[in-house]
Amino acid sequence: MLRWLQPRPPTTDILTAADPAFERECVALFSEFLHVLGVPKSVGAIYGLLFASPGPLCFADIVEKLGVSKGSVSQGLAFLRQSRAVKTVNSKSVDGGRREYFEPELGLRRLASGLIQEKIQPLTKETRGSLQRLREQTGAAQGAQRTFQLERIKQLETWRRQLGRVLPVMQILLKVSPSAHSARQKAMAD
Amino acid sequence: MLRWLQPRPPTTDILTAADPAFERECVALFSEFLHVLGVPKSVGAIYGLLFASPGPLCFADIVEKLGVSKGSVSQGLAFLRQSRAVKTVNSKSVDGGRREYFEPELGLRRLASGLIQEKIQPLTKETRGSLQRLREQTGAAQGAQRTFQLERIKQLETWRRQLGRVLPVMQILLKVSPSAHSARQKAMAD
DNA sequence: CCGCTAGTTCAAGAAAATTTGAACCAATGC
DNA sequence: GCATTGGTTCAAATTTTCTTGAACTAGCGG
Repeated sequence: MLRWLQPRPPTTDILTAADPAFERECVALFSEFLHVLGVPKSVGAIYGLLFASPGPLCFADIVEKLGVSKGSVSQGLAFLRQSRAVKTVNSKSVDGGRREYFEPELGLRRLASGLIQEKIQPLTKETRGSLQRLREQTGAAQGAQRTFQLERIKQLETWRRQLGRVLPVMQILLKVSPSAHSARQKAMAD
Repeated sequence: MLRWLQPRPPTTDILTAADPAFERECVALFSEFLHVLGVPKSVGAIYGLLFASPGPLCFADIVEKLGVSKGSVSQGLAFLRQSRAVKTVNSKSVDGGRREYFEPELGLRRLASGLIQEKIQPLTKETRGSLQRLREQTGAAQGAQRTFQLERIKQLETWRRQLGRVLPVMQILLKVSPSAHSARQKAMAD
């Protein structure tokens, strides 16, 4: 059935004989970790696999090593790409063909900002609408009730302001740490 | 069947005639918001209901107003209590009896720290084990492979350090702001 | 135009999380 | 003790979310 798992180009060059045990541990670690953050396990598994690999992997590699369906890998990679947790490597540089190769993003700052955007952004949008509706509703109330409702709406706005203040600071704090020696070509242009 | 929804003590005193529209909006807002953070919707609904209420509510009030089962309310309140998102009010002060009354915690700092502890704590525990196992695994590898794996493990440790640095700062930033001149900063658009 | 590889889409099935409700416990009052 | 209220527990039902796989699009030769 899986008629097209092309035996993965023999680039045993950079890809120094993958270590299955190391792969399994990384896959498990990221699956669980990201799952807690609300990301599907298979997505975490893909990231973990890439993290465990000394060289970039292609679509078929991932399908084979994780033993999940093409569909899942496709969707998982789409998510990871969108949230900038993986980078695509120029295909030409790895094999001559046209398939894409993937590498994990290792900068915590970029990872976090990508995930935050995926999760927080839609949330903020949703919230804005709710606040608007709340304000309109309040028009109908009167007296002590109205006072109370306005108070609560004010509270919501305070929270929003506070969150708006915190998120940017987080981004700064997560900037690649001053451990200079490990910061090789892993530049931090963001 | 629901033979025991005691008609809620007639404390129409503080509880200035609840506004169903306001309640609905708040319930919807918090359900959705907390859901994104990985908290069950019914839990968000309970918090939202309390947030919308001018006075504390008891178990039976919540069951009635939300129209969910006793079981859910019990579990939801357990979660909210544990993460310190609701406070229990001295029963005696509301009615003479022995039922508990609940109020929402409004300080963002406490809310956030509670939720973080619920989510991050188990995660850190899990992670520690994985890191340990990874390190052991690595003992078996050699040469370039070993070098690579040690590098990755170092990366994981860096991340852990960075996260450990960020979380406390977040707590501080979320400290309840004096609100005095906060009204000025209304320009938070995004 | 045909055949083949690389990858996406999406309805339907599988798995995981949440909700329910009945059984249960604990405190109070008679 | 026994009945009643306030609340918890947990297995089973339900809902939501994730995964699968077959059908499909697209690039590249020939």
